[in-house]
Amino acid sequence: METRYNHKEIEEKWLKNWDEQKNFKPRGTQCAASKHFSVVIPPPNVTGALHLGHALNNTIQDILVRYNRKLGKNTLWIPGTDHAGIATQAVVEKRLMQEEKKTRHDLGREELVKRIWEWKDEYETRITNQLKLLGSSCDWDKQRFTLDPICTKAVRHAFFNLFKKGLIYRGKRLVNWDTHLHTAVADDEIYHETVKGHFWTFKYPLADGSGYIPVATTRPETILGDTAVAVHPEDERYKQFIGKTLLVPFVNREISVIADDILVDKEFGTGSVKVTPAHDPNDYATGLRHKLPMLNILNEDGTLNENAGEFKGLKGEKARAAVVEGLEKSGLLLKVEDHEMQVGKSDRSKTIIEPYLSDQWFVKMDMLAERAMQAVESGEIKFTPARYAKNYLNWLGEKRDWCISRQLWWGHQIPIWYSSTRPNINRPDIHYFQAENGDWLVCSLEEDLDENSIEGLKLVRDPDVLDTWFSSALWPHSTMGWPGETEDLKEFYPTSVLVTARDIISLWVARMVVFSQENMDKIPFSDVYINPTILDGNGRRMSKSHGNGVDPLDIIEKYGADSLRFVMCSICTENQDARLPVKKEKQEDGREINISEKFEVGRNFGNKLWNAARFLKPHISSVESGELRVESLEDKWVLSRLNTVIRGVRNAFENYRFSEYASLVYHFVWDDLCSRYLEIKKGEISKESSTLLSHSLYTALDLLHPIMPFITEELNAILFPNSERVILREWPSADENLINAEIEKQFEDIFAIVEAVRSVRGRYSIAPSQKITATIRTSANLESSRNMIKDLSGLSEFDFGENLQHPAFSASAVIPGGEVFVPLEGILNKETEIARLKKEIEKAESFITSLNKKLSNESFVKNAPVAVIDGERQKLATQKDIVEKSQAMLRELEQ
RNA sequence: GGGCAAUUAGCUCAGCUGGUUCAGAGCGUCUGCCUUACAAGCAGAAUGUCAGCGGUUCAAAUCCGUUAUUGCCCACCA
Repeated sequence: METRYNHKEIEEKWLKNWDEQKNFKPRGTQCAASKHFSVVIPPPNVTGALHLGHALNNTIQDILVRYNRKLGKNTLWIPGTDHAGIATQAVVEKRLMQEEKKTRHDLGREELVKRIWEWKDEYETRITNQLKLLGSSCDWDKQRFTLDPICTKAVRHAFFNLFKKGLIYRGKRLVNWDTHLHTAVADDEIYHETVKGHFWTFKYPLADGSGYIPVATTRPETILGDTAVAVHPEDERYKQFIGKTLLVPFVNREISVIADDILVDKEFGTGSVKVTPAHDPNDYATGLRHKLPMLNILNEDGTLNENAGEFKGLKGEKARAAVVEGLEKSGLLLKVEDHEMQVGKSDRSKTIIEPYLSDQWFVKMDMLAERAMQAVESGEIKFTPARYAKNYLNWLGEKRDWCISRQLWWGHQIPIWYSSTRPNINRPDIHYFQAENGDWLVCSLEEDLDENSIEGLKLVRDPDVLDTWFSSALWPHSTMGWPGETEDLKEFYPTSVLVTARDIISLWVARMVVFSQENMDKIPFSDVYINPTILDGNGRRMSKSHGNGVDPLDIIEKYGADSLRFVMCSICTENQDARLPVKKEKQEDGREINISEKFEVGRNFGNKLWNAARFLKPHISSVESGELRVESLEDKWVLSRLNTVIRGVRNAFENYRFSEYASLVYHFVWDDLCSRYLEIKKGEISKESSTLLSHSLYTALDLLHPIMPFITEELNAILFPNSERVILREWPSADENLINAEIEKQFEDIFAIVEAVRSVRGRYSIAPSQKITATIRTSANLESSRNMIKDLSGLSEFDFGENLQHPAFSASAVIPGGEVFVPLEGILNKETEIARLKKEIEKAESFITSLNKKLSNESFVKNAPVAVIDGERQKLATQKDIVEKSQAMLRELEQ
């Protein structure tokens, strides 16, 4: 074995081996545990490669999957990717523009979609590769894509069923329009920016020429789409105008003054509001209340249309400037003020969102949301950390209808065909409705209809596609073959746990519950674990769109997959964020990769384990024989520790406390096993005496496997070649009888002697090679631990006894129930000792003061539990002992 | 504006049911070691008004209120 763990070849070797042995596939229903364990991956978008946030998410899933596989459950993890509608189309269109100076219209729908498929193939391959190198034990034969035939079938069935039930409807609604991508975008695909704008006040002239109403606006170009001006019904200034007619400047359309106490705040601005129902959400609502005309003044690309008269063809700022100029020229402009406002921008195109009236498809959410809320309120679905349930409930509680249509080319095309005449057909797989505008909407379950598919009709397909979350919402059951009645659904549905990020709780988690209840009549998972968000060194969320993503393959290359996984696991605490500063490093071949000191812990730990195994290898004893030689205190101690850790790990898993799991195993291996037990056994190791050491390491490999699958499998193959592979063999269970607090305490007390001597060594810089002696004043019998104490503290010999005189010129240290003296004639420095003793005394005395204060407090003695009071008294005695002994030493030294 | 969190050592973070076994870990720093598993290591050491203020309690890093700063989610006024 090499002195250092070299991850590269070993990772390759085991990826191949596990794959060949089909270890990632379910073991079948005949396996030991009756329960199944299944997970579906939150499908990464094919917009780009994965970053460390995904690595975290998938590490946690893999840890759970490997753990449960070792528990003997029939285990399945389904991998896959998401077509991510608008996001993917946007990146491909962007590249098309950059590289070929072409728009999608230059290519046409078919060609663009072809290009996106090519992009998807490239990134799906990359993502899959990333996941594999991370060690993700997915069943790769079941890999899905939200746009593949299996998922497509599920989408068609889900849509058809909802349509038939009347839960999907079409209507004209005000949507967030991306004028660059020519599509509606969801509320949650918009971010808001504060910009410095203006607040223009102008005259709204009365039609009869008798005067005007002053109206203020931040968006003067929308004047052209005004269909009313609203005032507060109780505003004395404007009461007289209610019902009167105004003329829209420039276009001279007649509109009326309405009274509305919802829209209008008397105190704000001029107290009068222009109403543009087709281009503002509040005005839209007002329009509905007053049955106002909805006048659209925009084209799809955001330019003003023919309704804008002379301004037709202008867009955005230009349109605004022109309108302002026009107002000024005609003497209508009263005032311009600076005004800060929020502007909505599209996540995808970064351009300003225009509220826009168009035909869209919606899912009616009220009933569906209610049921999904129930599942969480009743505890049927449990969030970890629990606080995220609130997130879910708040959002669903709004019960807002879900706009599912997107004016894109990449996605599931809506399975609706329009007909102007009423269909006369009776087929179970075809359903139709009459829309608000009189059209007939024909929905087909599986067959793609063409123009003449149904006799007597001229059919035209809706060009829109579905919101990408529509297919994502089906993911847990679509991946398992719904609507088919598949074996997978029977065995693995519902899934066991969903591991995901908190920012998609509403977008995705909630909708999966909704669709699963609707389609399967079951919840899709009972547990939701929300993993922390990875931030970069500046505290910004790591994401593809921020461009601050770090490729996990960089980290794997530099530190190994196990190190990456170990650190990811350690990061998962109850907290919601984890900062991960990275820096660049140039490689020998000239490439630059991201590295981070954070991962050294994992690498060092792997190396530690590797070297422990390397040391043990010549002395290894077979673990299969089962005979453990448990003789000494340290043997009992290490067994107790081992079983404590096994129990702790189980508990950590049950509560999704991943960092606790990592920390438990880390400290067991490094501190208990390596620094202590192995050091104790080192001197006398043999095949006969190593049974317990072998057993402990063997078990540690099991405990560590979910976090560090590669190195554990490799070490197992080296040390225990006849054993079953770690990935499949049984998870260790704790033997409570071997957990012994008394033994652990005894051991710690003796170890305190070792530490006391070492501390003296440190104080006087005594080289480890220099043997020293000690006198230990204690009532304990140290005979059976003599060798251990000598070896670990570098003593050539020591005396112990209850009433020993301490040697002259000795440094001292207080230990539980006694004192350690190290004679250091010629080395001892009185000043050093005196200073140390004084400090020790000072510390103990301040402690004593606080303990005394507490114990002399009557209410404390009266109210605190007896155990606590006894504990405090015990502490007081210990501290008094320290002071007493230290002062005795001090007196001698000062003589 | 509503909600959720965070603030603990120079850095990144633990600290679950309140009680000096709770003030910790890793990195970094300092001292001494190439001790025949490991220098990616070993041994020792230093470092904190647990953000501020107030409250509850016999007892607060921990519970409550409040202020400040930071992050995220949701909703947004012409």
